[in-house]
Amino acid sequence: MYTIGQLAKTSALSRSTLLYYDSIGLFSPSGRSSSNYRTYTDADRARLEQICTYRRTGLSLRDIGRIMKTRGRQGLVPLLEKRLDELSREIRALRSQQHFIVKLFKNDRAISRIRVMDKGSWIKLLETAGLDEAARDKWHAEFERLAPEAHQDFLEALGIPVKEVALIRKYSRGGRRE
Amino acid sequence: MYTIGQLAKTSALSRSTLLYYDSIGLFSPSGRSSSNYRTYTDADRARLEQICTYRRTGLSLRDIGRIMKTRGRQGLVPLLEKRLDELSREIRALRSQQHFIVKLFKNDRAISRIRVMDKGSWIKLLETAGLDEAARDKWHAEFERLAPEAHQDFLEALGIPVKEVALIRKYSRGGRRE
DNA sequence: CATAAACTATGAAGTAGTAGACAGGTCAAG
DNA sequence: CTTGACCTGTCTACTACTTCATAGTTTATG
Repeated sequence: MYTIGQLAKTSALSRSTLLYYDSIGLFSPSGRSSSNYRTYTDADRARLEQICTYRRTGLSLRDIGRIMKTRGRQGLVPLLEKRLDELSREIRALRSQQHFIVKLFKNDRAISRIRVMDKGSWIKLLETAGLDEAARDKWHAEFERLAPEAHQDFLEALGIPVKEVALIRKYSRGGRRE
Repeated sequence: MYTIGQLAKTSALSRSTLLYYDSIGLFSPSGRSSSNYRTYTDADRARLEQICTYRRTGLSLRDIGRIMKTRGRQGLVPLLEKRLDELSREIRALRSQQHFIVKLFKNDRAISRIRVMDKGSWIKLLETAGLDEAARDKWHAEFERLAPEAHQDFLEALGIPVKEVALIRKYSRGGRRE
């Protein structure tokens, strides 16, 4: 049996958060003491750990609540797949902010060190390591075959415009260069 | 002279957003019509475009407000540098969610295709392209020299634990492989 | 056994940025 | 002059919490 403070300390969540989870019906204590204090059992703890696991995926509390209510975790997989898509979009958005800031800096004053890789720096890197253009083409082709989505993400992460990304990928799949 | 609806349509911001910007004092119309409607001028439009530019960097509205109030954009550069740091942290957090989901999937059922690259897939890719271990070492060393922060980000993006990242980078800087 | 420290409860309000509800104003057509 | 379409202003809700205020309870100390 734990009070809310004890549970907070051992679960790396704040007391406020536990109160909030109770208030929205996501995670309520299984009982109350004579003085109306919330009392949590070990079974509650296990439930909370499940919730924390799902939280590490970035699922919304609402979705987590839905999963916890159904037994057998039915519907979990599609939710996680949706979350993966969301994550790609979110990361892409942040990447584009990075590149935009770097561009602003460039117009202003030469930025001393490279914080964010772009296409030019990347190619230079591969060349230094000994990959010529033919080898790079092969690398793209293999990337595209192995993990098309990750290939797309990677190219966009270099700040390459969407249209050019499409061209590169098409070529990687065996199309003719433009 | 524009009304709020006209400005919204031509600025790719919603009416709600313009109303909110007015309510927090970030972007207010320069006048009101006889019927108390907000009236915006072309000068207002220019101001709004500035705001949109800063928004594309992900700066908070509060920070944007501060920048707009000072002329000469004094203090902009440190704010953007802070934002770059924030962006790295945010992207790192999202990527750790990605890797966590992929790990969950792996325990559950074999995921058919690779959406998120990990260390193993990456090495395989470089090998296929013709980079042996020595060449990869050289590649790391060059990456570290050219853009240490980006190198760190990249390694973490592959889901490599922070400690191992530190080791790789140390070795890249000329340390001995233990 | 009294007192203080440290806990607990509830409720309200704040955060960022947007979406939507609602009541009322404006304008053209009939 | 009225109808309807479209506009406007203000206010509320949302996420996932945190912070604060106020009041009651338990625990440790002297």
